[in-house]
Amino acid sequence: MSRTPARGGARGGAPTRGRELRARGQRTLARVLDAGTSVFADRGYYAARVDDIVKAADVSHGTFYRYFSSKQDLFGAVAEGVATDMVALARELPSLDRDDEPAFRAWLEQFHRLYERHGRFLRTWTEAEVIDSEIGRTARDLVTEFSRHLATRVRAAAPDLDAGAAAFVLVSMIERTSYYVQSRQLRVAAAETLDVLAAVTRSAVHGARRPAHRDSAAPVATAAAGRAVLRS
Amino acid sequence: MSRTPARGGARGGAPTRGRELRARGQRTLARVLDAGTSVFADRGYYAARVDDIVKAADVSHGTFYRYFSSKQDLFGAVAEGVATDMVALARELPSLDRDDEPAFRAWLEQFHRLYERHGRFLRTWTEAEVIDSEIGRTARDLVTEFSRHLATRVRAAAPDLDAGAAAFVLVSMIERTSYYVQSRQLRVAAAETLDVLAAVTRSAVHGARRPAHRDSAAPVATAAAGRAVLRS
Amino acid sequence: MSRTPARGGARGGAPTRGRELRARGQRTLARVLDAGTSVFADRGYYAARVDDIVKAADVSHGTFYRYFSSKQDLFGAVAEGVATDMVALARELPSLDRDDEPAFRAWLEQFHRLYERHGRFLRTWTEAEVIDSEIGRTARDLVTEFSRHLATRVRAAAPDLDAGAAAFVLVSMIERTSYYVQSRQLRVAAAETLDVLAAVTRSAVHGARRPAHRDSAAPVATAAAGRAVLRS
Amino acid sequence: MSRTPARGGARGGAPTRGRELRARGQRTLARVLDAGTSVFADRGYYAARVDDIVKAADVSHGTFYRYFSSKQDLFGAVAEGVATDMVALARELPSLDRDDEPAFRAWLEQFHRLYERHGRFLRTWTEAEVIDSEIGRTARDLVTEFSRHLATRVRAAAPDLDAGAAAFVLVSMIERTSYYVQSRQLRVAAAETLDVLAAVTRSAVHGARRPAHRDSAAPVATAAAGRAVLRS
DNA sequence: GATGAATGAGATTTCATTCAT
DNA sequence: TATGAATGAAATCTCATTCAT
Repeated sequence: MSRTPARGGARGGAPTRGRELRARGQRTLARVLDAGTSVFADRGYYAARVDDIVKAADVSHGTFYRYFSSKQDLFGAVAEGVATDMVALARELPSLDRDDEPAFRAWLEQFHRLYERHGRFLRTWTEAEVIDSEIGRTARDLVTEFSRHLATRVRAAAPDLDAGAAAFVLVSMIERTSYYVQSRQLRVAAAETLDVLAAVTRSAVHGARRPAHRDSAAPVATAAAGRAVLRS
Repeated sequence: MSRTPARGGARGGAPTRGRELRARGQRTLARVLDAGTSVFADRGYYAARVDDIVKAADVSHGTFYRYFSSKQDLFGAVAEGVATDMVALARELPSLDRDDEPAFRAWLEQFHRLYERHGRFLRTWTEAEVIDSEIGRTARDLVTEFSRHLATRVRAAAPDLDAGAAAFVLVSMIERTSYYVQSRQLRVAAAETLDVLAAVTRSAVHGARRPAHRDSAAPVATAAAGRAVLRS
Repeated sequence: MSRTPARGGARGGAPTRGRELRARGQRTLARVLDAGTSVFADRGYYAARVDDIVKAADVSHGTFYRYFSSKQDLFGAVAEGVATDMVALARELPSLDRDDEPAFRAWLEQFHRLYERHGRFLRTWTEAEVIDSEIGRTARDLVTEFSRHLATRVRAAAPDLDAGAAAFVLVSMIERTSYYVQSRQLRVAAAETLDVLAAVTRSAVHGARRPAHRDSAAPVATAAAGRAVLRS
Repeated sequence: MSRTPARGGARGGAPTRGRELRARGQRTLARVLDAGTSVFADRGYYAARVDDIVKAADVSHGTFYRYFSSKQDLFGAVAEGVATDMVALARELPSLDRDDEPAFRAWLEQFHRLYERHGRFLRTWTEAEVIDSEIGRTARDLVTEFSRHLATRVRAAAPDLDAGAAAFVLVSMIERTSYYVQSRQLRVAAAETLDVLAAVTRSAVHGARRPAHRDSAAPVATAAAGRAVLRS
């Protein structure tokens, strides 16, 4: 997420919405936003105390409420920023054609990197759903957005698949794997995991890779190559 | 979920520990546990009020604390039950050999059904991590457990794969997909989703594998069969 | 106001509404209600601190909110009680016939006494209007209620007067005089003030009083003249 | 209302005291005073936010405190202006002689008009008493002032009445009726109400009105009877 | 074994006022 | 002269837990 003061233009909580902020105000707003991002990520929505946030931002309680109308409002602002970043990435999803595999692999890496930044915050998203259905919807929309983009690519690369279901399943896989890696639940090196994700995606989309014109010996070689990425 | 009278668990000073419960007590305990399960699932850990739980169980606050030393204690008890159920399922994971595909497909269905019961509660698990690292560990252990069991099967079915990473990625996929289906984020019918999960798992494990003795025409057919399940 | 525990049956704040209170709860409720009445009377709505009230009632903050959902809720409950008492008195307003003058005088005294009890609270009513229009309406309705009852009596005693306007003006007089007396803004003895109120009311309604033994012609003319200005 | 530049008042350290204000400063001061008048009237003392006032005046918080040392200071300044206006009116109270009835009626109308301007502010006066006894005294003094003036007139017109009590009761009536009319609690037309007020006042002071051509015996007796009840 | 009343620490939020530019 | 940012004490309200019956 670009956390520059001018991130969403006038964005910030209700109290500042519509007002023009001077340089000092912009800096303060950014500090509060940053503090919120990190405190929410560490503790989750409920366990995060406004007190923790203002201490992290080194501002007073009064200042906090000058920029955000409530703790929930701040959460929404942070979430919006995260969502923006994620959606931007979803749009950059490359084609799934065989020839573009390196591009897809690179994209996975970007995804991973983004997850390293936002993963801990994303984890808290479900908590906030309870109190604000709009925030919940945003989260849901994110998954849908990724699935939609991926489905388009699947459809182009393998027209006879159920693109919707396949895309959805693959997004689940990619997202959750990144989540586990980020939260240290997986000890496997990230690079390897990305290889596996790419390989599984490829085999799901292209099935048994066999150049149609190849002779029967080739398949074995191909399969070996395909398996290679899954090797330890 | 095993709702043994002497659940006790590992958490601090469960009031019922050591006591023998008569029939009436058992019924009350069960009511509180059930209420907790459903309230936690609906609202999450923090948003769940002890008041909500006692109302749902139709007992008094005093009674609640006769059976559980704290809200956290109850959460732990519920979580333990869920974990027990999940681990039991993990143990029943069938082989991934081609011939056992129907068995795996059936297992996926069981997984799905279990998720329908516990999915909403599982979602709340991450919240509680913050306050009790033991609960967090239990959650993490669950994933590890599934991965471990799946890795064993992968290793048996495709010895040359990086079984650890592959299993982990597949578990992520299966789990998260079930989660999304359960939380209505996916409109696709469950049966289809299971077919896709089975297909992706198969192609990931077996790749474009070709029995050496097959003639060259077969691969195409195989690939077609593989894709068939992904078709809309 | 009858501040017995059973005052409004289940009345008390929202939290207790509908619940059955045991003896102890009833006593506590009454204590909070009493404390609220006196603290509001002393300080007004805004300057009254919940802290003042709980100290006066010798209960904890938690207990306060067990019986009333908010400070405003308590205010409403007190106001309701006061309104009930006042309306009851309005209903007992005697006839304004000459022969019932002593009864009216006695009623004024009752009014005065009621004002001694509730006057200081009534003063605070306007403050609360700002935040709760319903409370404001209740206050307004009180004046209307008194006017309505008095108008009925005026109409019976002097059919050709504009009963509505006359009643309204007289209620204003009686109410505000009592208010000032209660708030020590008047040093005049209460008894005297009541005499004056009774006299002004009488002359307003009956015009010039003429001893019975007078000739019959004059009185009629006099009364007619007196009433003329009050006609609608 | 007298809005002198050097209003200062009696309250603590008015920032403008001693300073000479230029044209611009005068305009700003006037804007703040006007804003305060209307915001206090709308919301009352406590519910009025300094923020509301500065927004209404279109000045900054800093500017507000350049002219008034506190919210209370501004309230005092507004109150002072209102009091000045009211006292001026009290001084113009005409005689209550029969022949001056039209003058009295006209005065009532002026009173009414003044109330239309200040009534909503006067309502808030009682709130502020709590925090500043001086403000409370000013309010009380106003009533006293009116009573004093009216008592003088009563004494002149009907020497044998208890002028003090009578005047007080009549002031209560006039004031409160205007208040209710102003606050729309009375649906009666203003003109009619003024007629009734004049009539009640007249009959209270003069008792039965008797055409001048009547014989001299009766009036005295009648008046005596009427006045009897008003005697101290 | 069970109940409902009571507790109080602690959380969020408000808002008059001051400060720096 | 004016501005808008910042302050922080204090207010209201919450809710897991304990107590008395």
